[in-house]
Amino acid sequence: MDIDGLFLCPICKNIPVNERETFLDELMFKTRLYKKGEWIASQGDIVNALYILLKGSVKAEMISESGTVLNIETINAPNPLAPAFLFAENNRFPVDVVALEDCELITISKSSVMKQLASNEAFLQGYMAFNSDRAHFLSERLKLLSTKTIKGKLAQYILARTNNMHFTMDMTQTELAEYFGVTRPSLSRSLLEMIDDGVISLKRKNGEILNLGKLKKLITQ
Amino acid sequence: MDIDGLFLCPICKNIPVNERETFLDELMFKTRLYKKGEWIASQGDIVNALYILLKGSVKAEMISESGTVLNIETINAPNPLAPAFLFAENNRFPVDVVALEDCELITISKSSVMKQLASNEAFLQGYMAFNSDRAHFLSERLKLLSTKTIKGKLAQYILARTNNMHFTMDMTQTELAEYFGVTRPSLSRSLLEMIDDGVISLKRKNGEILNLGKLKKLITQ
DNA sequence: AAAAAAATGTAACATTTGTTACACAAGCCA
DNA sequence: TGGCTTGTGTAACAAATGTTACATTTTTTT
Repeated sequence: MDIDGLFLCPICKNIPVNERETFLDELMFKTRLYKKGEWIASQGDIVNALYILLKGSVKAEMISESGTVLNIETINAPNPLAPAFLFAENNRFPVDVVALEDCELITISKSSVMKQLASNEAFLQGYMAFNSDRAHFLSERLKLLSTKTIKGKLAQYILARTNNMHFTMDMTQTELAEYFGVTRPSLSRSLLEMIDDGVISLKRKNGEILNLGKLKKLITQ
Repeated sequence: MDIDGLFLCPICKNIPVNERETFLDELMFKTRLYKKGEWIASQGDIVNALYILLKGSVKAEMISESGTVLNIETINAPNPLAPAFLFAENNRFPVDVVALEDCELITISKSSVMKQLASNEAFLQGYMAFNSDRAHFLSERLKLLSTKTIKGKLAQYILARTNNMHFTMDMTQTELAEYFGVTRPSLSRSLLEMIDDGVISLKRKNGEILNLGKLKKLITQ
């Protein structure tokens, strides 16, 4: 088990090298392995420790009985899982967490986390920044989902990936449809209409914005 | 200006009474008044201080040029505004903040917040818990918005307010429509269809669940 | 290179939601 | 009480998206 990987995690990476041994000595933690496909946590599970993924990748999703899956995000090692929920009034996982490949996980008890937050400034700063970025991510996701039309979502997605009127699609249409929470044929139709309307052009994964004004208008409907 | 109101704010309320004078002495802060309707912050503004609302109430919303408003939430005093974004990599307000009535606001510099987090355990605990609850709120909101049908959203809304098969509508249909990000006539139609289908009954604000199975099915479509 | 798998394009039709406009009811205020 | 404002019900029609099924292209595997 490669504990040193812990210091590659965003929360811990700014802890000075000379403090790391002391940090580890004082830490109350356990490690565990998960096989690909295994469920690490279920929606509703109580969070009573800080979970940090040392190796592998997991998928956070909300799944419905009818089979509709909303893929919230994929988390790769080394990263913490839901660190914000450790301190919440209602401290339960908001999503299901499933191992996408074989994983190594470290769990640190809440009291141990509290102690380190108070005594180690780099850890505190790292923890706060991570939670902040997480809230930011959720807020962006909210913005995307609250954009009602598929073309609006596409416009936001494209603009967030544009440099100098050029953008690259970093997901397949199938993945994108799941990310947006819409069906794949509907996404395909909307995308092609945007190309037909001369708003963008697209060759494989590489696109150009042809009419920025029209594209921006799509966001606000 | 009623600085003592600060200790009613969730972040600060657990600071022991005997520590409060010292806490205030060490704090770098400013206060300011806002008139009803005045904009306190705009989407994109840089957050370089902790904002705590001492008096009044504000509205956080995303607004589009076409006039569609998605009401994210209403914040009443005494509460902090977007405390998570103070430490974010991209430390900008994700929403517009508008005063709903005359407001009193206190701003505490980031460095001062850092110092107190490290030295005052009650403040640290309060700050973490607040951010956690906030992330939880966002997650719940995400869940609601990712539910595609209006009936599904209504089902979630109702189930979250149900005790012993009875629930109370705590918003008007007009408010609820804005909260869901749908139009008012569509919401009305969906609600009436649920009543016609014998899923729920509703007299004024008071409702009964008549068919729990059907109601739950609406969430997963 | 051939075969298999995954991704994408497409079409007809169903369903849901939005749009607009108006009537009526309920609550509030003078 | 009467008038005003706000909230709700309703309807006809438009627009967007979902559903289903299949063809075609692209990518991956063998």
